[in-house]
Amino acid sequence: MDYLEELNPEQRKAVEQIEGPLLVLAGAGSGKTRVITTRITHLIAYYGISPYRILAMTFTNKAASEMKQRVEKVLGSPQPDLVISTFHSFCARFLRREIGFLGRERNFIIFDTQDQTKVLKDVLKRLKLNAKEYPAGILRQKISLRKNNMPDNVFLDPDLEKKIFDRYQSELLTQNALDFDDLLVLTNQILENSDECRQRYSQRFEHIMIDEYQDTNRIQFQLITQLAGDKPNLCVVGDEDQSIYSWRGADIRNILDFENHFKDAKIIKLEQNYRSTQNILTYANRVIVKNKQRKPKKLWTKGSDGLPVSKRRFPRGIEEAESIAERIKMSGMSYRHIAVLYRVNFLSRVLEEVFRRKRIPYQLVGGLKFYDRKEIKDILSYARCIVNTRDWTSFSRAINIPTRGVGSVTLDRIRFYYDQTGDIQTAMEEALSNGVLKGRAAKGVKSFLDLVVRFRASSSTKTPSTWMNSLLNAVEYREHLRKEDVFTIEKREDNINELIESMRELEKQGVKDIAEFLDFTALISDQDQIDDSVDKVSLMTIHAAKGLEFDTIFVMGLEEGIFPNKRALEENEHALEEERRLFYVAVTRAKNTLYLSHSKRRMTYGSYFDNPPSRFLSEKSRPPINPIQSTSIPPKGSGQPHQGKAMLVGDTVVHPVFGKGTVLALSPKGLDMRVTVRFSVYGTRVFLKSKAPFQ
DNA sequence: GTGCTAAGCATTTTT
DNA sequence: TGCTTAGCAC
Repeated sequence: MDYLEELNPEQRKAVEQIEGPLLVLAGAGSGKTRVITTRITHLIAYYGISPYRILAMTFTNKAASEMKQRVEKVLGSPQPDLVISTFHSFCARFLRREIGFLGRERNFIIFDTQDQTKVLKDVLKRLKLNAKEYPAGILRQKISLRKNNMPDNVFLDPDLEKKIFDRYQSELLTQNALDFDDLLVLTNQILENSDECRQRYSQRFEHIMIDEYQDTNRIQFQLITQLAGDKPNLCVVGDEDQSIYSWRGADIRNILDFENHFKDAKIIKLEQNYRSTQNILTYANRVIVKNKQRKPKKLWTKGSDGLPVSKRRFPRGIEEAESIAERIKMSGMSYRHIAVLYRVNFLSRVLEEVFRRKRIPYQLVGGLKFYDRKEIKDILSYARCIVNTRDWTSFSRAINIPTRGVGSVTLDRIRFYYDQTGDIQTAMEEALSNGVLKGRAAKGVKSFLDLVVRFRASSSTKTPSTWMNSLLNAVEYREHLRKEDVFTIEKREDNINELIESMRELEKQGVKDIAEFLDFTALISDQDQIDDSVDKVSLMTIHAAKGLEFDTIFVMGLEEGIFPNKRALEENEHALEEERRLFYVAVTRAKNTLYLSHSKRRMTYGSYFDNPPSRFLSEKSRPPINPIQSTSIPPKGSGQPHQGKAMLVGDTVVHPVFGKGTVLALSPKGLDMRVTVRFSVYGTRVFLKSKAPFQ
């Protein structure tokens, strides 16, 4: 039981409290992952509970597989029966087995946002509604809110809204497709309505653990309740200060009402932080204390004060990005230990431009997903409509790639038969035998039909990767790419090879059929795509950084309108607190060094706009400045330049961005010193001595 | 049915 | 600024 020795008393309590409902309020960096993994280990190793009876839910597949690896490492053996999974993956697997309860077929396809949009546009067209007046994006949101029983403040004629919703839903049913929300909703429905099924699962999972509990929504809560059964051995771990997904239905009441809902619930607070320096924690505490909707909590550490938090202002986004790049280069740290965070995805563009120019290797987390790339989507749409011949959405994409002479008119004709049969294969057959298709179109449809028939037959006899590879050859997809675009061909071919490679990888992990692989491609998250093996700086939104930590964190674009985000603030009166929690999450990702920055002018839609600095930068008292900092040893791995040296008027200093300059004046400012420097190119500038990166 | 050009729209956050 | 879509010529 060596593994218990590594825990502090509170953590240990959480691990040893194995019966009944337990709420662990775990502050940022307080070792909650360790608590969950150790708890699982303890259940198996000490109490001899079968891994088959344990279920743990996490937020990303990456977190799930890391947890599993940790457990396996401590136990010293692989644990194939232990289920650690995301909610969505768990539900997908559940439904692959149990969807028969709803009278539906098991070979359903999971529709992502793009597919949903396509279905909605089709629905609008058939209801003869103008797509401009009813933007698919907003409708998608409304549908999601509806499925989650959430309030909706966008007004639409209720009858019309219901009509659109019903059409959308029946279209998904016809196509045998589920959207992300359906995965949770239908799983919940089955558990609720089938006593037999619910008992089977709640009896199996004697011990349930939920990570990032503050970001679970109402449906997830119901799901947990059903699975936990009458005598819940349920351990949830979360931090209301890090709740950043209320717009997606995350319901803070799940945490706040836990004690009321589960009688005799125990509560354990973890406040000791193992991640960040005291300066960073002090800053974080001062940020979050402004929020009213929270339980009092204060992070502390036994570690050193570390460096003060740096705040900097730049004329434009370019200078901001260049300064970040210079600091990264100067620090001499491994790139993999550094991340740049921002509120909105479009801010990554400046960074990418500058990093590429300065030859700083980076990986963009989020944005366009690997499986969302055009060439990958093309191939997957083939596979999808072959696996599930009711998938019209994928069929209508696949049939004319490469061009087979099938355009919108031909597609409409096939759709006529699809509406009667609900199956693309029979629809094609009937369209052909009834002679409504002629010439090139008929030939094209015939060849596609043959392809579907042939590959349906071989889908069960070949491994997914070999099946996919021969599919690629059969449609001559690589040749098609070569014709389409000479400039991007290399990258696209690489991506296709990577797709096959990722299938082989999953086969090794036990994925044996294509449907399962397709689930994987739909449910992959941004974080899942982070490659830890390469030495690159990570660029991502703060949402994507949830649960991660880095030695050095840059938070950029701290400007009113961007962060806090204008659109978010328009939503409701609680939005500002959520933005502040988001800022808190950003700050607490940093282990050693934290840089905050904003720019006066920001390029948006191709032209410049002026934004005042974010209120988050000024609404708290001064950042902590440690008076004895010049003699304290900087934490390992941080690359902060020397700051304690005496500086005199007339000295020459070198600034990473502005270059060589001469010190014109020095004046005290609080505990710090104001330094005026004249640069040959950039003119005269004023710095705070403790924060200026002079060499 | 395909392919080109110009206009117009986009930026909250994601499984 | 950069991407998608509508409209038009072939």
